[in-house]
Parts: sequence; structure tokens; C-alpha cells
Amino acid sequence: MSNAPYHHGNLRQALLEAALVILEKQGEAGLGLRDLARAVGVSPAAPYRHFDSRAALLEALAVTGFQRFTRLMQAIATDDMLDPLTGMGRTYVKFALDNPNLFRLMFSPVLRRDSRPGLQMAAHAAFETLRQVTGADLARGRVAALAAWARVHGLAVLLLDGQIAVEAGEDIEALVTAIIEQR
Amino acid sequence: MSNAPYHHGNLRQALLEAALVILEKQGEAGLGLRDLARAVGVSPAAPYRHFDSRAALLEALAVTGFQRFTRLMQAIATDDMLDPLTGMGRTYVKFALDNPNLFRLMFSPVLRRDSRPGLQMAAHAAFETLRQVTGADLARGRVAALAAWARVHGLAVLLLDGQIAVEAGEDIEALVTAIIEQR
DNA sequence: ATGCCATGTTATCAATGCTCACATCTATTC
DNA sequence: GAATAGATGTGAGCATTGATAACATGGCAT
Repeated sequence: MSNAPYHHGNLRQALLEAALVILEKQGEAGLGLRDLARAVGVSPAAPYRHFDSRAALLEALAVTGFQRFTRLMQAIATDDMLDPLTGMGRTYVKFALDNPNLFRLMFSPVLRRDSRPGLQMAAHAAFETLRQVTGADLARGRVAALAAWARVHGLAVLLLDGQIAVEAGEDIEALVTAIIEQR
Repeated sequence: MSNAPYHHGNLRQALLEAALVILEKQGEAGLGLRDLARAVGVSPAAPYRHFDSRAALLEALAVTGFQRFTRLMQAIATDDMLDPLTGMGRTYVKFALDNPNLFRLMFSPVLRRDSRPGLQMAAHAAFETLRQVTGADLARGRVAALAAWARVHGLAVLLLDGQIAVEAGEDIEALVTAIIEQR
């Protein structure tokens, strides 16, 4: 029973999990392959057996983000306690605020979506779910749908970047709900 | 008349201009100090006489972006051909689409706004102008103002990232106007 | 003219993404 | 059960890049 087996066993998964932690703690720029390898207890070159490049690792990370995001959206669909459009918006913003750096990465231009089909598919699946969940409410047409989406996405981004001044002790959730329901 | 004088004359400005070109052509990641220095015809270490770090250069670039952005907003104020809110929104989105990488940089988490007072002030000035221009229309209160801002900003970001599917030959400006005016 | 100091240069360092040759383990096949 | 092949991890090292230090140059105030 060697204490440090030569083969890790599930290195790819371990790398993704450790990378997620580092990403949220240090930001995308602070996510280096050497630090990551050391965190998992493996040599600096090992990650390349599972990811072609640093960008590929970031892409895989973003894909997991879109998958979690999609699951959250699906949960909204089966929760009839909430108006779906409001529920979707609140979930959307909450996900961004709970995973700021992951959310940023998911929409980052560092990842050329057009040249990364996996990422593009994951993103498409997420938005398709989003469309289905809110479909009934957006029967008014494409423009209304895009306007709602843009508002929610913009709200998430502006809050993330600290552009919207939030007073101390203010209830952010209530503010988000109010903005989403603004007509 | 030496062909290459030892002192450049106005290196800081030249660096910013060349950097802007590289930024829009290659993206933020492609903007390296060596390429930049070579583009201006100067040694790799020269830029450090004018910018403490690469991040400081990016910050200066973002500041010029906010200044241009602010001037565009002010121009809207004196143009009474347009409903100010619509005009603001269209200008906002147009700026983003005309200068995609600069716009991204202006809101990039690569630049920690809180630790960069210059950038924060430039951004604040821009949004303050924006608030004044649209002030009359947003008398309905803070929530309405934030909702409008979020919608416009989100629209800009989603268009930039190619998330909103635009059909071939579709008039983007018309789409933007329709979304902004959606009630 | 002289001396100061801002500005630019050269040399160099450390960190990082990445690759290659080699080692080790796992699994398939006989 | 041994042999072999492919997958996975290691170690050494390369090229690039941001950054710094010591030195060179020249504009400018006195």
C-alpha cells in the first residue's frame, strides 16, 4: 500500500475540482497549471494528459458551469411556487453572485466560443432550457424575450462588477426581484 | 537629423494609440509589452517608464475608453432629435459593438476597480453623465433606472459575445432599438 | 556651459505554458 | 499467470513574457 500511487486514479476530475476552487479564490489569471498540479499533488506536466492546453481546461471548467446552470434552470421549471420568469431571473442572478469567477469565465472572450464546439453546445443547451422554462411568458415574441434576457444578464454582470451601488444592509434579493419584475 | 532619435517625444501617447490598435485586433491576451514596444519602435523596457505594469497600461487604456464613452453620452444630451433614453441605449450598444475589445476591457475583472481609483473615477463619471442624460425619463425611481441600465448593458454584452442569434441581413440597429423601447 | 533628471537601452531574472523522452501502472490477450 | 500495448505520470528543459537594475543619452533649467 504505497502512500502516493504513481497513478492518481481520477486525475481529470480532481483537476477540475481543484481548479474550480482556485478559480473562485484567485480569479482566472491566478489559475496557473503549476499551482493547480501542486494542489492535486501531481507533476506540472501531468495535466496535459487530460487537457490539451490551459485554454482547454478553462473550457472544460466553463462547460461544467453551464451544466450546473442548466440544472438550476430545470429545477425552476418544476417549481410552481414562482412565476417562471421571476424565478428564472432570480436563479440566473443568484448563480452569478454565488460563482462570480466561474460565471465570468463562462462568458469570457478568453474562450473563443466559435472554435470550441463543446462550450458552444453547453451554452446553447443552457439557453434552450431557459427559453423553454420561460416560453409561456414570452409568447409576446422574440423582442420581448430578448429584452427580458438582456435585463437579467445585464443585472448579473453589473452586480458582479460592483457597478450597481448597493447600500449597506440592503436586501439584494429584494432589489433583484424588484428590477426583474419592473414593467 | 538622426532617423531614430534617442528620445521618442511622446511615447506615452504613442503607446496608448498602438495598444488600442493591437487590443482591437488581437484581443487583450494578445497585447504583449514586447509587441507593443516593437510596434512603436522602442526597446522592450521603455514602456515601464510610463506605466508601472502591464495592468497599469490596460487601466489607462480603459480610462480613455470611458472618456470617449462619456463624450458620446454628452453628445446625446444636446441632440434633441431623439428620445434621450432611446438615444442613450443605442449609443451605448453602438459603442460596444464598434470597440468590442475596448468595451470588454473597460468592464474586465482583470482590472480590479477598487484598487484603481483612476479607473473607478472615469467609470463613475461616465455613469453619472448617463444618469443625468436620462434623468428626466427615469423619474420613476431607482428601480426603473437600474432596470433600463441593466437591459442596455446586458444587450451590449450578449451581442458582443455572439449569444444573441442575429440572422443574416438583419438590421441590428433596428433590433436594438426595438429591444430598448420594449415596455 | 553645466549639471540634473526624465527618458530610453541592454542585460538579465523568475515564472509560466508547453513539449519530449522516459518511467510506471493497468488491462487485454494468449 | 506471463507478455505486451496503451494509458497515465515524471523530469528535464525550451521559448516567451512581465518585470527590474544598471547604464546611456539628451532636453532643460540655472
